[in-house]
Amino acid sequence: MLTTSLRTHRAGGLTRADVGTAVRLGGWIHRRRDLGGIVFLDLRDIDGLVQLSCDPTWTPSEVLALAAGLGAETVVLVEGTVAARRDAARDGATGSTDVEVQVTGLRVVGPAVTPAIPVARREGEELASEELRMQHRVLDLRRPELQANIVMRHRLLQRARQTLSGLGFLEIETPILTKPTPEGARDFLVPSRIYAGEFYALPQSPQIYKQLLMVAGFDRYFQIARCFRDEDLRADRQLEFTQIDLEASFVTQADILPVIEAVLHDLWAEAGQPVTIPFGRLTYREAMERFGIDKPDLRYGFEIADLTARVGPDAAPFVHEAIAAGGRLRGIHAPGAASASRKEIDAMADAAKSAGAGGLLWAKRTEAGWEGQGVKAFGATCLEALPAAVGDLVLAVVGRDGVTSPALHNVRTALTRRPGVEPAVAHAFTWVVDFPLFEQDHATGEWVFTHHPFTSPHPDDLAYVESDPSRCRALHYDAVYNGNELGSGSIRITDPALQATVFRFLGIPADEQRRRFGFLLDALASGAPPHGGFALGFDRIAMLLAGAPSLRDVIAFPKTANARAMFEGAPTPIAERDLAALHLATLPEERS
RNA sequence: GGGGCUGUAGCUCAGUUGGUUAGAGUGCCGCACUGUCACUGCGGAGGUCGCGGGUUCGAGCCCCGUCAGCCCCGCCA
Repeated sequence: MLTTSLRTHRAGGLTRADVGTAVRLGGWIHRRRDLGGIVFLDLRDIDGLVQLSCDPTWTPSEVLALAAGLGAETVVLVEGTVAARRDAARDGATGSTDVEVQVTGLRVVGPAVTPAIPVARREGEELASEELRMQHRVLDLRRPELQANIVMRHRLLQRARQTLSGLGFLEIETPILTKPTPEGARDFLVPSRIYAGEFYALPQSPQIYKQLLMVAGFDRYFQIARCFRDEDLRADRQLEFTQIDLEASFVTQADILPVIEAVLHDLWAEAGQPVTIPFGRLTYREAMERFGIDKPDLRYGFEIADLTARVGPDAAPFVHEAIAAGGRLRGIHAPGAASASRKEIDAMADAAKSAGAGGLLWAKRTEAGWEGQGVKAFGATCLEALPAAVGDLVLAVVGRDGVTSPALHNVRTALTRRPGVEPAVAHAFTWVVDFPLFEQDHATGEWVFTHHPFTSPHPDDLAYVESDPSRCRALHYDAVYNGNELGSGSIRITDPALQATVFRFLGIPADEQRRRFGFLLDALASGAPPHGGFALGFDRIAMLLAGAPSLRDVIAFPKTANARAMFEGAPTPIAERDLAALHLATLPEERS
């Protein structure tokens, strides 16, 4: 009677409106409750759960016997009639709380061994360890939470496509097998079978291709682009990841930002979290000055202030020395934070030191006056000049900006995480603009590009590219949300001479420029429209909107922190003859 | 490349100062139960204490190494 032809309903989608209708359902046994004479089964599919009720009144005895023996995760095909429940479900996990299916027919179409990790959990039951969940990824993906994340990811992707297509952007695919670019991150390399000793690279981003598309005349491009970087992983970083990548011609920064705002607005709306646009803006310099970082979390206050001008002669000698050496005394005034324990403050001091600070100065304003380790260091002149109330805490670091900024960022982050500290708003978007074009490598002192070498210098700073690189701003902009960088973009260099100048400044000689980027330079010389674009880190956005702690929760088959695919088992050694076919068999054994 | 945390039954965990036969909950198997929904009750099976070495009369526990997972630094234009 029951066949394996497509089911005609989804278990979790049944409602009171379906009462009385005959249905055929397919799904997984989520839980079984056996009461002897009758058997209840929760049937699960991607829409949720519905209770199957097997009762001798309507269920043939052989079907009842079969139902009584079913184990979790067995796939069954069910026929029955939708009926109102005698009592509404008390289990909130059940999707259809007020209807059940009275089973008349049942067939096992996918027997299942006892699951290695539980899919159906009892209330309050812990998840299996992540290691096991990664090993048994298919079972883990059956969890309603993960299914919801993957469904949301789909909706976000479709919404992004809809929004950009509606704005006139064309979705164009670019190659996965590309030319290695030794810049930036480490490339994944793919050996060529046909050309011994030659390699393709997987794209770190479609950056150059999308610029070529602009030169080719495609005005407005976007792509949901898979990108690959052979670097160490983090909770928010995978080897391969997805960007919403776009580029447009005859535009300025003022044209690009509203497009990204529209996309982000729609993505947040799709996730049921309406946000207002346009976003505010900070210059890079402001962000570093007020928050110590280029991706500030603007949900909170605790801004950094420059206390240098308040330092009086009674401050400690080391403070004066640090200022005389070109440093500044910068600090955070935290209202009401004098309640912080010594342990908490020590943890903040450790956070500051881990960023390179020599120490953290702190003072609490009490009824009796200023107290704390930093009172002498600040000096009374400085402290009395602060507009602090009783119960406030002042934390400060003295030194060069390169030290005080990251240190105070860490301190600020610790302050925002104190119990009882609530964000002023739920969604704090901001643009950060006017990034520096170059920065100095900490170790070598060499100038390197802050983002990528195709970013246009700010037109007002063109003269400084070679004469005073630290002063040269870029037409580069980041989208920041609650302290997370969602993506970045820039107006690109379209003058091949300027592009060559930038390459030369970065120490890439002319012949190497030709070898590596000749195809780009030639394209720019063949009639290039002014263009610029943006790339949004889609996985991270999906993670944030799903409220997930890790990218692994919004990617169907992610890699572990050690870059392994635990479920399918990759990477894996390959046979000698396969290596030989790729001209790799004679390479030395050792790999570092 | 570096630092930290974790690893005991299918799963989640406890395991005292190094000391008898390594426990609990849940899942699994069996029996009972005609409206459960974290069902309930009774019974049962289930262990390479990640792996290797060492110390010791004796190691789940101490030491060394190693593997795996997670977090962080470096790295990630």
